Amino acid sequence: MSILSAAADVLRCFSSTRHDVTVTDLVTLLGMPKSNASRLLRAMRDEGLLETVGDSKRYRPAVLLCRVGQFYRFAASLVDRSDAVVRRISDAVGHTGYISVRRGAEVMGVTAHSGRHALRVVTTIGDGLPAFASSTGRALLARLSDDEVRALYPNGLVPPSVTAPQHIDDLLARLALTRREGYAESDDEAVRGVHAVSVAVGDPETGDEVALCISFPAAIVEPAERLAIIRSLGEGAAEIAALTQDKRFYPLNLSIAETAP
Amino acid sequence: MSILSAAADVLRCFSSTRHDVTVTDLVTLLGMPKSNASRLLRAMRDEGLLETVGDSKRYRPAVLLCRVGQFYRFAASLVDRSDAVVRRISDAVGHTGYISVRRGAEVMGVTAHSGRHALRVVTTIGDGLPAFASSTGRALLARLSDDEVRALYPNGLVPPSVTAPQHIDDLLARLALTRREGYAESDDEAVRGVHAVSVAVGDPETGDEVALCISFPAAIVEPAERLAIIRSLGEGAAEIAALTQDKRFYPLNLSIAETAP
DNA sequence: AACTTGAGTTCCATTTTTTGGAACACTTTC
DNA sequence: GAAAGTGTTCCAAAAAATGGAACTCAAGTT
Repeated sequence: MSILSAAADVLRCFSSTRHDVTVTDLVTLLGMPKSNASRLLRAMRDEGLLETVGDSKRYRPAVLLCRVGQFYRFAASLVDRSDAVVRRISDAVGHTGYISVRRGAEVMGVTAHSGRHALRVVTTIGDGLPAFASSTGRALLARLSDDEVRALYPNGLVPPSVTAPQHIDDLLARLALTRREGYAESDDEAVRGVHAVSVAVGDPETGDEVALCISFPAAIVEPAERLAIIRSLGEGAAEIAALTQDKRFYPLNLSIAETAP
Repeated sequence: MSILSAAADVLRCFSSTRHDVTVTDLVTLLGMPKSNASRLLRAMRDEGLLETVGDSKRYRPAVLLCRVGQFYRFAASLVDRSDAVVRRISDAVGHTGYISVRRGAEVMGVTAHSGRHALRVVTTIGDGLPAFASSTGRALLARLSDDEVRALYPNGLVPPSVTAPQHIDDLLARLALTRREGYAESDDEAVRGVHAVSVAVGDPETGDEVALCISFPAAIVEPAERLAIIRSLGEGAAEIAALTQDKRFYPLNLSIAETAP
């Protein structure tokens, strides 16, 4: 096994709750021998992948990674464009907005803009979430065919809450609705009291796909505001879809019932 | 030489003008054999460090790096706090703001907020700049002793423009001024027509130091606005310095001449 | 249709790293 | 000052990386 995979494992140890690691952390988290952990961290520091915090024994990601991470957004210019849209909406409505990408059956936040309200949703960037049980995930899954979705879940679903889809068929029904209406919605699924609406858009040129999401406390948002948010998201995404000539984009199609409050 | 250093070299190939690389790019940029380049890129992709663009032969940084890069900002919470201050000021005045860190004799941007004005400064994040010839760099260098600064430049300066410090003594004089006034300023140094003001702040806990900078076209900013920007930066940084108990912080000390327009 | 060029991949024996157990050092804590 | 916790160094065995050359594949070009 190459040292590269060990290094990648180290990077995966970082999370929203673990901003730096020590030799012992690696031993417990990855089960590697102390000697390897010690040398690996030092090597990664020497190569500029990690840096030590002050002159302690704690290691954290180095500027190089911060820098390269930024380039990801530009390389995937879809991310950058979508981020601009979400940020604009987030600023306008004061609720938290973020964009996510799907990797297999997981979705993870790539950028986030915190809301201004006293009661706001705080997203943890970089931590993976089950795609089927989040609005961002379903917005992205809706771009796949039913067969492709089934193939993603050979062993069925393990729903994290009662409001999440409970079976594959349940999920497929919700994806069908998402395609019809052009947006996905979640309520109380991953986090209690949190409501989220998402739309997805892709770039056929690069094969990238992202979900744009606005997330807010269910309690403080009126039906009219919710609709306005959905509309902003849909319009922003539609512009991007036009730009990238995304053929699989599902445009907003608010049903009569919803548009007349 | 470890494969890790080769991998780090690959990451260093990315820049604001190169968002993805190919096997041949590595051959020319790093002078490595084609076979190695091919295997290295594949290995890095398999480990989740890179991803291919669509299904082409182009490789770009993967989400993992984007994710870990974000954590850098939180690990170095000084960066995050300073970024919030700069963003607030940037939003308020409409000019580009960014925060930078120093690594040896170079400074590089870590986060940036683009201005709103038609004529705005566009910063390239992640590309290194000579510290002595930029306001961010001098704000950071001012935190060192004269001896430490001299040690950074054993072979003297290579000024990139006539407005940059031309000799070590020239630089030290400007650093002395920076310490006295609490901010650094550059005009026409790295980029023609661009003016920048910076203040630096550190966190003794972690040893981190960052520069907060607002950058604008010299032509369109009145003396009063410039002063207001300097004041905002100084105050924002002072709050952070108080929080981190930064002993080396140089508070704002606008001379009489400047405060009375 | 055959030829050339450019880009990327695979093969293989040789060289170089990596591995992990154990001994060693250094700090805290009791 | 012993004990526990944490990180570093050493070593021979095991595994991975190296680079030259042969190979594949796709686009042009004659």
